[in-house]
Amino acid sequence: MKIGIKDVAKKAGVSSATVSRTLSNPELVTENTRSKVMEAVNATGYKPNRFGASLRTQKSGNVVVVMPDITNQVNASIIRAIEREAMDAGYSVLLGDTQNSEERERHYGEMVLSGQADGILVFTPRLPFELGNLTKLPAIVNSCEEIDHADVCKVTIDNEAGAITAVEHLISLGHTKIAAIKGPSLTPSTRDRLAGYKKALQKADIPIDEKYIITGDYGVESGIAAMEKLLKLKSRPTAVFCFSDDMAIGAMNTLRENEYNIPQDMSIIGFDDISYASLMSPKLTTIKQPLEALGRQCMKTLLKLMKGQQPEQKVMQLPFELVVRQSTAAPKAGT
Amino acid sequence: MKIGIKDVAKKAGVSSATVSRTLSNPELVTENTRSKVMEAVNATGYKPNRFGASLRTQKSGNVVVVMPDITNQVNASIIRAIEREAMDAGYSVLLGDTQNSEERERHYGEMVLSGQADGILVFTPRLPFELGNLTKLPAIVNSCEEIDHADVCKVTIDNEAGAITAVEHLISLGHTKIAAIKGPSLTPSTRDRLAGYKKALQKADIPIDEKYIITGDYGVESGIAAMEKLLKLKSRPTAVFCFSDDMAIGAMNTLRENEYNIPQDMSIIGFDDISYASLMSPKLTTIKQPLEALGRQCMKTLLKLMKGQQPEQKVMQLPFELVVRQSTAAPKAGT
DNA sequence: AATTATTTTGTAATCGGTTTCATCTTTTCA
DNA sequence: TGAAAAGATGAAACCGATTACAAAATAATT
Repeated sequence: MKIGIKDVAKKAGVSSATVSRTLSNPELVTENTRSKVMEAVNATGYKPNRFGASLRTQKSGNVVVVMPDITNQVNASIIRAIEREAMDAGYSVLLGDTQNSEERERHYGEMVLSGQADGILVFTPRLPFELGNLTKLPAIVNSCEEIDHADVCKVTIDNEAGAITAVEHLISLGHTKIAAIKGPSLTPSTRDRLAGYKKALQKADIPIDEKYIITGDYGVESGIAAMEKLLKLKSRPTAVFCFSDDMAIGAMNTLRENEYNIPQDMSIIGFDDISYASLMSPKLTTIKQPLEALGRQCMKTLLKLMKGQQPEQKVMQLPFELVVRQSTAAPKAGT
Repeated sequence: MKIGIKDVAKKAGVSSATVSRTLSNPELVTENTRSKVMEAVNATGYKPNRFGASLRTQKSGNVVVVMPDITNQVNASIIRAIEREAMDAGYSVLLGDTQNSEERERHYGEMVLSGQADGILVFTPRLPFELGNLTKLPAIVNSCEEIDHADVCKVTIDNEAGAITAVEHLISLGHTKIAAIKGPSLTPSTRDRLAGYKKALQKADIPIDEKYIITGDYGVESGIAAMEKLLKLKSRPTAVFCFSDDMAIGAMNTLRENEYNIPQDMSIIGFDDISYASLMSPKLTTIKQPLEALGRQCMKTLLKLMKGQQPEQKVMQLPFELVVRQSTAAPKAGT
């Protein structure tokens, strides 16, 4: 039989109010009664029912995380950091793997509207709910894919600058025939990285060749396919900037299958620095995203929002880093 | 201002009971009133408060997933399948990344005791709560690492048979100097795979050399370190069975650093078949775990348990599969 | 010692749904 | 047509905590 606060109160010879106070505001209770209560709590093994409390306090103690694919290393690393921060702050995290389905996004978005969660972390480029009836935004933090809404707090890296850094690295090695394997056109991260790619080329007076720009979906398979397309070109690039490590890994795979040597025949640079990047052969040069820090900062910002405070800045940018490994080198002489 | 069921009832000109019925048991309500209610629901944008309902029904609609590391591809794939099944069944999943901390395990374990979740999926080898005061077990399903408790439902693969298959593959290629990079000694999966390793060797009359058995922790780094140890041996193995793909990837890394050719100089076989296994160079031969199916089946079993039914079998084993790729071959002549 | 201020505790209202039970309608069937 | 059965609806109890408010106990002040 399930024991409730009443049972504990009876056992301790106090009212349920006192039990509640002992558990959530011990300082309001006499040392003496407190110990009586705690004894009863331990004896009965009482665990407060969250719903009773949540109903009264209007706080769920939950946050939702909306991600397109938890299987993705980038997302997994971020959510791990989130979970840790959340637990430390006394929150539980509801996992929303949306598989890019808008319906699923809305499903999880509703949770925060219906009070099932106190805040929401969104890693997709859309708001997961209508703001139609909303008088004010719920506690929401956005990362990875920028949501087009000025009032939403964002934790990101400077994607354009990251791309510029990547391409300039290639240029500094002597490459001029630099292709890009980008993500889906409508994702903000791709938009910004593509802008960076073009800016870096322009700055170096390298003409932009649209045939060198292939669209993928950030996944391995699309990297494989994209590289196959690039290899069919009459004038092949000597270096490729991939907008994700997964696509870079796919691209390298295609290169290996076709007996190209990396980086001698073609340089590859990725983006993200997932853990497998340094385990490839050759080890992948890439732009490192601070995944842990991203996750932590997202949760910290959300925590602040849930306390009713506003963070100092609506948009917070964390530093990225160029990690040079083995997959990039100067182009072969004469290409 | 937050709108509740009363507001909707007023607007629709019915009682709150009718609104509730319309939403959760439409068949109890007249077509006519139903449409009146739905109209009011849509007009107000009413979202039922979960806690009110949960409090009354004693159902949270949540399940907890307790995993040692969500960053791990194996876990990520499984939880993804779980989330999908859960959502389809109307449940939300609470993520518990425990980082091998028993304290964190208990934290999440309590959720199911306190009613914050209706069921729990455990991927660690321990029960995440005391069964002291419990009259009966909560709805719990266990996978990946076997919990030592007869009444807990388990969804697994046959780890021993998997290991036997792996080692016999190596033996069939002509290897006799077969090392093992195993997981932590106290994990049941390692215990079973190690037993399989030994059985396969014994069956082929190959003596077991304890120096050939190195302990890792299933992670990449430990695979790197383990292979370094193996390379220091006077009589080096010609093949290594790694108890996880991650350790295999680490081991291959060490081999490459030391300019060994895989599989010519040494064959490597992994376990799991994570997505990166086929992206390594050479592509990793491995024992494929049906990760998706494992996740789905776990959730299905839990669903049954939460409905108060018992699954046909306490232990359900799913089929594994040997996937031969490029990292295994016959040993070089004369070694 | 009497009065006032402060601290502790208890009573009861409250959060927002669901569900039992009674009542009122409608349908079925003799 | 009338009685019985079935169906739809509403009133109110209920789930289990928190907390405003009142009352009681204790401490402080004069």
